[in-house]
Amino acid sequence: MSANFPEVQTQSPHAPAVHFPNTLRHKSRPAPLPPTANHLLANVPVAEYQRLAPHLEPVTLPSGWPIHEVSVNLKYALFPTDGIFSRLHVMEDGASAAFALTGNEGLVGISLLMGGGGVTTSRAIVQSAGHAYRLRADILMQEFQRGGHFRYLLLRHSLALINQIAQFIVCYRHHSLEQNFCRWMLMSLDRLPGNEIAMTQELIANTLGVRREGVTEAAGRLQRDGLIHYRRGHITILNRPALEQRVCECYGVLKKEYSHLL
Amino acid sequence: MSANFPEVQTQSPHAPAVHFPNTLRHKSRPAPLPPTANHLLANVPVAEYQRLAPHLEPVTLPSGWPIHEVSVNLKYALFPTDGIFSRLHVMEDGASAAFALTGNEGLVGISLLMGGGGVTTSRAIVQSAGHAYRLRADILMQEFQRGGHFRYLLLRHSLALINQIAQFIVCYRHHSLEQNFCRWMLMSLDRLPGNEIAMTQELIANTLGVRREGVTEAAGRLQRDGLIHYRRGHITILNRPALEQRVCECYGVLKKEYSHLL
DNA sequence: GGCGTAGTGTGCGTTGGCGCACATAACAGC
DNA sequence: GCTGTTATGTGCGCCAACGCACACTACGCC
Repeated sequence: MSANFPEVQTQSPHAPAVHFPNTLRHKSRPAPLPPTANHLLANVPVAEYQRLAPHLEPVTLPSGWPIHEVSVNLKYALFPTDGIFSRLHVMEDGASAAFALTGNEGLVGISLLMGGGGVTTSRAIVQSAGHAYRLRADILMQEFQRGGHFRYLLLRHSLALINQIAQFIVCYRHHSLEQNFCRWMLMSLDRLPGNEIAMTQELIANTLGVRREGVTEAAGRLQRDGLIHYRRGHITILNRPALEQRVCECYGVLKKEYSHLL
Repeated sequence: MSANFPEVQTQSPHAPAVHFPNTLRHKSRPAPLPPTANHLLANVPVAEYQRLAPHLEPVTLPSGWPIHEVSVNLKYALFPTDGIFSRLHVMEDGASAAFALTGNEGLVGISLLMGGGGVTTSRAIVQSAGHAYRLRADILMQEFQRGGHFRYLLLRHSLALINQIAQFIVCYRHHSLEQNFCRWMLMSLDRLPGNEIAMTQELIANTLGVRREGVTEAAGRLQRDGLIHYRRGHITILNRPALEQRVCECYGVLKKEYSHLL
C-alpha cells in the first residue's frame, strides 16, 4: 500500500476482498516508462504538456486493484502507460459485464470531464498489472476548460469509448461465448508487451458476464486446437493468426476505430 | 418529402426501403412545440440561446425515418421536442441491437461534438414519429467551443449516454427477452405523450436484437396477463405499475440517471 | 516437503432463445 | 366489399449457455 498507489475509493468498508500477492510487486519493475508512453499525453502539444507535467504522478497498479467502485467521487484521472484497465457494470445481484477495456491509448476517469463531477456509475479494476500517471481532478478540469488540443484528444477518446461500448453490445448480443473470449484475448494482447495474459478463468467469466465453466470449456477447445496454452491463471497465445480467424468481426472494427485515434 | 426534413444521409444509394405511409403525416400535426420543449435547449442561458435560436430549424420526423446511416458525415444535430430516436449498431450480416434511445431530453449527433468530424459509426432512426429542431454542425461546434453552459449541458448528456449504453450491456447480457421488452416499453412510454407505442413486433425485435417470434411470445404473455393490449403495430399499456413490477432493475437505474440531468 | 486453498475439469439436467416453415388475420388501397 | 400485402400466431427441433454438484490438481506457504 505505498503512497504510490492512487487512493482507493470504495463505497462500502466491506468491499469484496482483492488479493495482491507480494510477488506481483516484484514482478512489475518500477515504472521505467515516461508519461508519453500514454498516447493521449504523447500527442499533447508541448506548451500544454508543460503545464500538466508537474502534476503527473506515477503510480503502480497491481493486478486486481480496484481503481474505483460505483458511486464514488473521483479525485484523480489515470493515464496508463502499460497494463490494462477494465470497466465493469455491476448489478444488484452481483452479476457483471465489462463494457470497456483501456490500455495506454486512453484514460480512466471520463466522468470527470463530462460534468458528472467525477461520480462513477461503474466499477473499474486493473485487469493486468501496469503503471499509470495520475492527474488531480482540478488540474485536469482546468486544462480541459482551456480548450486546447488536450481537450480535443480527450473528447476524441470519449467518442472512441462510446463506439467501443456500442460494439460490445452487439458482440455480447449476437456472438458466442467463444467469440467473446477470443475478442477479449486479442484486445488484451494488443495492450500487452508479450503473448501472455495473467488472469484466472473466474475473472474472465466476470468480465465477459458468463459462467466460469463456459470459459473453461472455450479455453479447453482453443487449447486442444493449439491456439493457446494455459495454466492456472495464465494464458499464452500460441497461434495468433488462427485466433484472428476465429474471432468475430467486432475485434477488427474496434481495432480500426482505435487506429483512427492515432 | 418537404424541405422540412433533415437531409437524408445514406451511405449507399440502395439503402433498405423505409416506408412512410401518408397517414403518418396527417396524424402528426405541424410542430406546435417550441425549441425549449427540448430539455437541453430549455436549460441554455438566454444569452447563449439567442445566438442559437436563429439557426434552429424545425423538422418533422415520420416513424421509421433514417436519421443517418453508418459512415456518413453529419451536417446537422437534432434536438427532439417529441418523438423517440433510436441508435442501432448494425453488423455485417445485418444483425443489430439498439444501444441508446433518445427523446426530448437529449440530442442526436454526439459524434459532431466529440471530434469525430460527425462521422457516424452507427445507424439512427426515428422510432416514434415526432419533431425536432436541427442545428447546423458548424453553428453547433462554434457554440460548443465558446465553452458556456451549453457545452456543459452537452457533455453532461454525453455522459448520461455512456451510462445508458453501459446499462444496456448488462441488461442485454443478463436479463430475459421479456425483461428487455418491458424495459424498452417503459423507456419509450416515458418519452411519449399517451400510453400507446406505435411499432411492429418486427422492428421491436431488431431494436432489441432478438427474434421476431420471441417478441410475439413475450407480448402474448403480457397481454394474457392484462398488462398490455396490442394490435398490428400498436401497443397500449393497460397496467403500468404491473409492468414496472415485471421489469428488471435496469429501467429504474436509467430513469434515476435521467432525472439527475434535470 | 506436505497442506490447504484457489483454480480448473466434468457431468449432469434444464431452459431460453434460435431458425425454419407455415397458417392465419388485420389493415390499406382500390 | 374484395384483394394483396404486411403483421402476427404457432409448432416444431436444436443448441448454447446456465445452475448445480462434486471431483481433481497446481501452486503458494509454512
